[in-house]
Amino acid sequence: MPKLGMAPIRRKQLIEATYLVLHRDGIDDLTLKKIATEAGVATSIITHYFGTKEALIADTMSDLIGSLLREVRDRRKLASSTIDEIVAIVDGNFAPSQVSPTAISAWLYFWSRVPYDSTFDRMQRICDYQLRKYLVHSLKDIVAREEADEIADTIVCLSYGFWLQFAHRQGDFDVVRAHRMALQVIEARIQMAWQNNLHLAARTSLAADTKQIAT
Amino acid sequence: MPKLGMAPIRRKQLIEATYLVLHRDGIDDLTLKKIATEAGVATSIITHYFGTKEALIADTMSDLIGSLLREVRDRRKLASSTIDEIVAIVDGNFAPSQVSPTAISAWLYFWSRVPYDSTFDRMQRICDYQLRKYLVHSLKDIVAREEADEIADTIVCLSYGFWLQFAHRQGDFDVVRAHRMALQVIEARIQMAWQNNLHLAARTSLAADTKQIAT
Amino acid sequence: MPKLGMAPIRRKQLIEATYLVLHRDGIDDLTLKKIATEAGVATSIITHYFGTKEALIADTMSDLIGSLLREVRDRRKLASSTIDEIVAIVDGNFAPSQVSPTAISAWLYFWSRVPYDSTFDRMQRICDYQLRKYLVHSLKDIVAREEADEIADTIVCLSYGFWLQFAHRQGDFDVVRAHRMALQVIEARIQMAWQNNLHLAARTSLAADTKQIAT
Amino acid sequence: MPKLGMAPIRRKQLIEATYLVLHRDGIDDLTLKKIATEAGVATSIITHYFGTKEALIADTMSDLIGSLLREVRDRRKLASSTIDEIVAIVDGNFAPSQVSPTAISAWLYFWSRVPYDSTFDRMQRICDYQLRKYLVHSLKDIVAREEADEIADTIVCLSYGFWLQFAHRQGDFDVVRAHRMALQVIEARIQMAWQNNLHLAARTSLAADTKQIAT
DNA sequence: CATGAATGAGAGTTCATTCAT
DNA sequence: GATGAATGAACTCTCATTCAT
Repeated sequence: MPKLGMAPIRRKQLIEATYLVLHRDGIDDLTLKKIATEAGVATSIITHYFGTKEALIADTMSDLIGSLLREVRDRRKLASSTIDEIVAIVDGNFAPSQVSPTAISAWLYFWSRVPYDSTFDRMQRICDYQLRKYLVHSLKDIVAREEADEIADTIVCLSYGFWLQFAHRQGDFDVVRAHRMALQVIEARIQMAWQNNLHLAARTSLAADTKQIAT
Repeated sequence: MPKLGMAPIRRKQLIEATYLVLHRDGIDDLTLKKIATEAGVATSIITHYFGTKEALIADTMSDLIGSLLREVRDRRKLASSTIDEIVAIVDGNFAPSQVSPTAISAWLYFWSRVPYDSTFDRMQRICDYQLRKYLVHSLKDIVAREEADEIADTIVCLSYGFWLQFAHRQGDFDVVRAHRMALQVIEARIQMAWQNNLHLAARTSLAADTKQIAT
Repeated sequence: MPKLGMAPIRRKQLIEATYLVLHRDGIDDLTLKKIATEAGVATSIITHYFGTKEALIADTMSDLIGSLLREVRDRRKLASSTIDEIVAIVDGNFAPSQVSPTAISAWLYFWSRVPYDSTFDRMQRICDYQLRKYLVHSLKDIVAREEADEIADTIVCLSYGFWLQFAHRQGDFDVVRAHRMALQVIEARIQMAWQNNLHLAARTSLAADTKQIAT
Repeated sequence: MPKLGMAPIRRKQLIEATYLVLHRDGIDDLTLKKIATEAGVATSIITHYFGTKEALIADTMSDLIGSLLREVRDRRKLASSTIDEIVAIVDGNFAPSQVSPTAISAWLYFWSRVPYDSTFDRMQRICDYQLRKYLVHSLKDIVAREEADEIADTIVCLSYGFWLQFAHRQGDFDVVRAHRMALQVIEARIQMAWQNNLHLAARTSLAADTKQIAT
């Protein structure tokens, strides 16, 4: 069956198998044999298309992060107001593709290796940077710059915390509730910023928008 | 020359070595040989005192979680008000023993295995349950029961998120700032709860206390 | 678009690539993939034209030995005296095609496998036999038959020794000096043979010729 | 059966097994499994005592070269004249421990890897240097310095050539004859040196000694 | 004629564990 | 109590070869 142009097909297939085995068997039972069996091919196919196990995993993680950033970017494009933009980012973080059990297991694996793998570290920095950039871009229209930074950090970390919790509680975890809780924190923090900073003008003009957050 | 009562000494010594190797060499280079070398003993000593590698790691994680709960419990005992109690819990989460690089690496390892190891899962449930119990116990004096649950969950998840971030950014991570940001979220969420729920009585009597949070 | 008569072109091309990879990467990194890459073709081309890796290597070695015997034969034809013939053989052994780094690496590989590969063993016997036959043919006009045999063996072995040395010292090896040293040994041995055997007739008539050797 | 102090025993045992497998199965069938089986132990024992396959082979080769130099050194100590010293070196090169089929196979392996393995290259340099040093030390009492160098090189290379021939022809190779032929070359070359250089004083006084060479 | 796809056998190496001392 | 000896299972990766296109 050697048809031409199998490379992209096999690569995708093997990345999917990696997600699956990672989720099913756990973090330190991720062997090439299992992945190959899952994909229905010989172990050496992996070497053939990826060179090393590391490369396959790196590509899988790259796929994961690319998917998150795409979810966020796509939603952001559709936003029609500053608040909508912020909500879009949070929505992206809670998109089905990111809170599926399989994706969450991959995130768990990814995070656990960031400090010991420079490739992962770089990916994580890029992801963090992108999310924060988007958030600060929107937040700085509503609150003071320093507040914007802190709120952005808070949102990013809160998302990570929810994901971690989801990874641990899986079926018992209520994604919708978590989503709502995240938005409430944002709303609360923005309001606090206003009270502290007396950004009266912004407060007046954006008061209506803010109400949208919890919906 | 058999020494009496070596067991507790050796066990502690090996657990400490486990923390160290885990932090230094990363999650999948945690070999018994390295741990033994680090502790200055023969590999078979580990089997002798712990039986299996799994048991040693489980004991290390148990030590980690015990240490967190102790930090929280100790601080809580000194609290003189409801708000103080909440702050005490957050303070416990950010105690030096929990945000040391070594401890953070252990947490990372622990989290990554929770879904695949029933012992770890049980430990994680206990830890989560304890923290939430403490938080809800205090929060329910200030806000409605459902709000208390949600705020407790928010605080726990936010802590996890900060830890994760700390694990990834290590030296670049500002623990003091994170600590402050966590308290601000709590303050903001409590105030929002008040506004939404018109718990006027509580609002009036506890208004002063709330001010303490950010200090 | 099938081209006619590609076989000899491809075969030569692949044999040259084999020499190159053998020299560059060493004896146990001689893989078909490397050879194919070096030749700029797909790996399966090798199987197509040679059947097996062994066959390719055997053909390469055959090429090597054929080249040595050709060098010797060509020079021998031009010789105008008995001594010239002997010198011609030694000259052939030190011909540029035989003492190039690439060729020397191939010889090294070849020798190391002679005892374990019957094809190589046969080739080596033929090569040895040919060189000795040529030498004895000339020597027996100057010295007694037993002496001729021994001197022929000495010359052959000394050449091998010099090649081996060249293979090991490469750039530091002085080919011209080695060449001269080989001729001196021959001259010395022939003189000794005369002294021992009192071949007075030969001694007288060939004395002048002998002087040529060292030039 | 884990007794203390097994290390030197096992190491020797594994080196011997390496010699054997190398000789029996040839140069590129030298697998750890075979060596371990030959030695009657598990494969992992090799890793346990040597770390890597490379280290085991390097130690084997070190043993080989050490043995040659010891043979030469021991014989040299017993020499009572300059000529005896030279003969002692040649005798060492043809000692049973060096011209046994097993040792010859090891030499063949060793030589074939010298250009691609810096450890082997270093060993080869040391061995060469030592042999030449001994030879020149003795030769310079009989002939001019430049002649001494050239004759030493000739002897070393001739020995290598004979060994190579022995490796290829094994049972058909007459070691005693080769030994004699080597000594004849030395005698012939020394006499030639005298004739060329008119070292009359030395010639007279050492003439008797020289006669010993061929015995 | 030429190729990429695919494989399976086997390589070296790692490692948790058992056991006699 | 403590150790070094020893093992076997499992890992990743390499590579010559076959085959459909």
